[in-house]
Amino acid sequence: MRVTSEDGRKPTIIDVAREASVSQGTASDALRGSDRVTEETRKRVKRAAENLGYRVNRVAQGLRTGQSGLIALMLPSAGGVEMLAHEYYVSALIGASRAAVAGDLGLVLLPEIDGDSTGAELADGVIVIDPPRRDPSVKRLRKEGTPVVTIGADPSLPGDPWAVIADNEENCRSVLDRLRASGARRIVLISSDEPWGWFLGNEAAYRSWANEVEMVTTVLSAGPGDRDGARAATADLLTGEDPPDALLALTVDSAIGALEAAQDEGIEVPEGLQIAGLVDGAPLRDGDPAITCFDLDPVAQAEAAVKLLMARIRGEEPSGPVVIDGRLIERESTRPVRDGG
Amino acid sequence: MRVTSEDGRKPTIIDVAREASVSQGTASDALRGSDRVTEETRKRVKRAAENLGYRVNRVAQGLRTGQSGLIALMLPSAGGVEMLAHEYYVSALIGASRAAVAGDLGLVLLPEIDGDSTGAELADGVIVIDPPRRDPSVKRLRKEGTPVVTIGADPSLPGDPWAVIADNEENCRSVLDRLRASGARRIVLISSDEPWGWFLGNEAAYRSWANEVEMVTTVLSAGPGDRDGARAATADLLTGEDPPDALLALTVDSAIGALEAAQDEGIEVPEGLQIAGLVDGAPLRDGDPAITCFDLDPVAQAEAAVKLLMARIRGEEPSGPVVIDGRLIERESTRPVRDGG
DNA sequence: TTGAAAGCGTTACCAT
DNA sequence: ATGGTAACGCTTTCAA
Repeated sequence: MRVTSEDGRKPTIIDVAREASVSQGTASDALRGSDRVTEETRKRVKRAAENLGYRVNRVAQGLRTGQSGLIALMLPSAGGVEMLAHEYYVSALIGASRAAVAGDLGLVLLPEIDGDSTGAELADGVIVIDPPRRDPSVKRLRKEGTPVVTIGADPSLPGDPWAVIADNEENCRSVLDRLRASGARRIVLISSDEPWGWFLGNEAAYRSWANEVEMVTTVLSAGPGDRDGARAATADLLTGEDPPDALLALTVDSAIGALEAAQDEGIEVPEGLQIAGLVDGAPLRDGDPAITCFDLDPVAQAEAAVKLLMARIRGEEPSGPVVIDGRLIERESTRPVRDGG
Repeated sequence: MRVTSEDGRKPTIIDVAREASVSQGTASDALRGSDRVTEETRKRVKRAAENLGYRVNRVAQGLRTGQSGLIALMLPSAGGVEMLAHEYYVSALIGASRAAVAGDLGLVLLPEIDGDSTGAELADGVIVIDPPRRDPSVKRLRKEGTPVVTIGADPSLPGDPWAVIADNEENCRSVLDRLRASGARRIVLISSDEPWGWFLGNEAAYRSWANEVEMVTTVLSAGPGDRDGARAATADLLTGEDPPDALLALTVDSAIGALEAAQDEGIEVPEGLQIAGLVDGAPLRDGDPAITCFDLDPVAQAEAAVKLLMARIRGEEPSGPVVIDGRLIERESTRPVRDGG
């Protein structure tokens, strides 16, 4: 066993041990603050490490402990990482990053869902945002025993306790109730033709709610980022017969497109038409009028997901899915609620 | 040496070797497509690996080869990862992610600039965006021999060839020239009080350009994300004496704030006031009028940075800084240039 | 062409 | 309280 410390190489724990005149194992214990070593030797070892500029090799540490100290965040794969164009995912990324730092974990970004991504294979666990209905890569992660936590329920694993979810039905209803409370009697939903669970679930919630309150339903479709499509579709609707007095938009772009259409037609918002969204985003905040919406709090969702994943990695028992309550953000695109409801 | 394959454990290369009746080393060679092994044994080994569901342990691989297959992206630390609120950084992240995938590398996000981030220590190299003037962590990375590539020059390492840069002076001048070509005779710069190199460099370029063309200079300041501050400052300017006929805004928010101020004062854009920005962003594209700006092409910058970092990790010689040309995006907030210039 | 064995740097166990 | 040493899973050299 070579125990020389050629210069040029990075110092290893062996160098530190020799410098401090202790054994390799003791150096390891001392550096990690084990109570196996005397306070005095601990100090000596730390000083030696400092002198040598020693930093633990986390790869070697990982091999030995079986943990890399990395978690991965997998974004939905509608063409790769470009989903970051949506503020929701950026916020989730921010939340995950913050929580990872707090937990002394590194965060690797898992872009599109491919075969062998270096990130996934190195990570101790993976957070999957908006798991697709039948995605082979998530399935494989699970089969290989990688700890997985999802944000949003995994359609192929109903009732999975390792998930952070929102009560989408409840949230959707709360916004519908809010619109109705300020006078809406004909609410149209602007959804998408993408078969994502998010859209389908909200459409279902809308229909069941409308059924209960005996309201006619109409669902418009526009691509998730297709502002102009939403604008055109809304324009048709507003100029057609039986125009709505309120719009509920499932995406930021459809909300803005709807607002633009109303303004094109000279309809006052909220006086002539109320508009609300089901996710928040900068264009909604900055709009004129600013648009009322439900905020899913993606930062909190991601933070909760990291904590859940850490628990799962530690081998803890699941405590059921974590539900993050969002909140309704009142802005100018909806009329105030009269006291009598 | 234990060579049993208890079920429950993940299969190792030893299990594969035994399954294929070859030695450990041969299995390794076969799996990685070395030409040391017969085509026939290669197939057999691959099949064995397939059967067992074997995946290489990249931590062990990393320990042996000294490479983790990870690169880190360090975002500037104005309060952590929140810089992702700016589209520029999100775009850079997208570009880096794309290039990392293409190079079969994992991308870890290095949030704020702290002591021992798991991400940095595991990575084979680090990309630093907008290196701060005197940041201890970047300095330490360098001292420890971590390959570093910066996007934007590192003020503490002038002339570093391992950098992806934009010709900020030239870009700033091109926009100023453009404004002047369409009639601007008094251009005011909206900068920031943050002491970042980006702001300082552009202020200097503005002053030297104005000196050359004998134009009076005025520099306004507003915080990087302070739209209302920019709006108020611009309003003062527009209602004061000697109001400008053009505005050059260094941030997205200051450009929008300026536009709002103009509209508040009833000044037509671009007829009564031209406005241009020096970075692109959604609010500029979606504005009414949409705002002309210089696009730094952060996606291309990040892609170039990843390639440069890969070269540096491979031990190649530097080939001088990589300059990414952005481009001027003509939109509605500037008047057309008359043919005679 | 293949097998055997020596590390890579660390942690954890068994002695002392 | 500390030292010695065997793994961890892989790649790579040295023999055969």
